[in-house]
Amino acid sequence: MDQLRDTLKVHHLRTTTCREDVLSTFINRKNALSHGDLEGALGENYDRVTIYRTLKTFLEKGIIHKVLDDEGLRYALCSHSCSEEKHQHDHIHFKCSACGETNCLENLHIPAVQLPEGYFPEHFNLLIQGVCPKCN
Amino acid sequence: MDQLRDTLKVHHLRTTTCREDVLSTFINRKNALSHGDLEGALGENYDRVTIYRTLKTFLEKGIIHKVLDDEGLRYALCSHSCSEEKHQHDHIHFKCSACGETNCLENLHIPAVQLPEGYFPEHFNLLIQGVCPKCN
DNA sequence: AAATATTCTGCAACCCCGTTGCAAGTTCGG
DNA sequence: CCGAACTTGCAACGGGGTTGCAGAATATTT
Repeated sequence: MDQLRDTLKVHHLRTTTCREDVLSTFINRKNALSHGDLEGALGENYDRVTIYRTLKTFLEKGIIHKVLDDEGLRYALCSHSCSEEKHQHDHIHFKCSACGETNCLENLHIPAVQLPEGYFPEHFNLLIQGVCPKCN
Repeated sequence: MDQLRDTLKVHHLRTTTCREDVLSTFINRKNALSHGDLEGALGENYDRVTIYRTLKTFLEKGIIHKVLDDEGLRYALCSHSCSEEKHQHDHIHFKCSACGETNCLENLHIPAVQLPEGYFPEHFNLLIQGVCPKCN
């Protein structure tokens, strides 16, 4: 409980029940969540718009990061908390075609790539799709 | 012209002006296109729905492939034509934060990754965001 | 060249995603 | 406990994407 408040405080956000609930949902379920997932979990308590704005705020403050997907955006907690100025993510995301879950593989980072002359990379996003350990 | 028809024929699709136009738009612009891009280019000639269905058909037949993006899906031509049964892509996509274009870097393929026990990878999708040679 | 079966297109309608403006409610510092 | 600053809910909107159906176009057969 207090941990939630602390996390919010560190990022200069007011503590509201919606923010606490969204944050604890991310912590309890370990995988990446879409807005729809959160609306399913909390939709009776909060307006859709509020959940959208909470996600947007968390993104800006570096509490969560985007996870790309071929059928819609998802979000996951930033492990080492990022700051408003700098998001740093170089880990791999894995989406299971059987159970549909997307997870961060925090320990695996994206291998370096030698780009041609003139390209200046800033962000990397690697999504691997396949079957996860739970589903085979 | 005839090349367009041939491509369609190879994939067992009837030649229609919409399909020819969508295909040639992909060939002329070299970069990845969203549905919106195509609607902008061809929207006066064809209905939105027809363009959606054309994209879906091309996807299924292996003429184009999905390109991940942090703000919506895009599509790009499959270089070595894929088949209905098997899409094979291991190249890198680069999105420029200045001009907004997304391009396939056909020559660069995604480095191998050693996944933990139990993961069975099937598809890989690496998006690098940054500044492209044209924009710096 | 005409008739047929098959496939494609346009239209209307619909649902979901995500955003914005505004008024009312809540948080936090003094 | 007061006021300033921020957050929420509501209503409304635009865009993305899909489906069903009737009419049009394409390919095939004779």
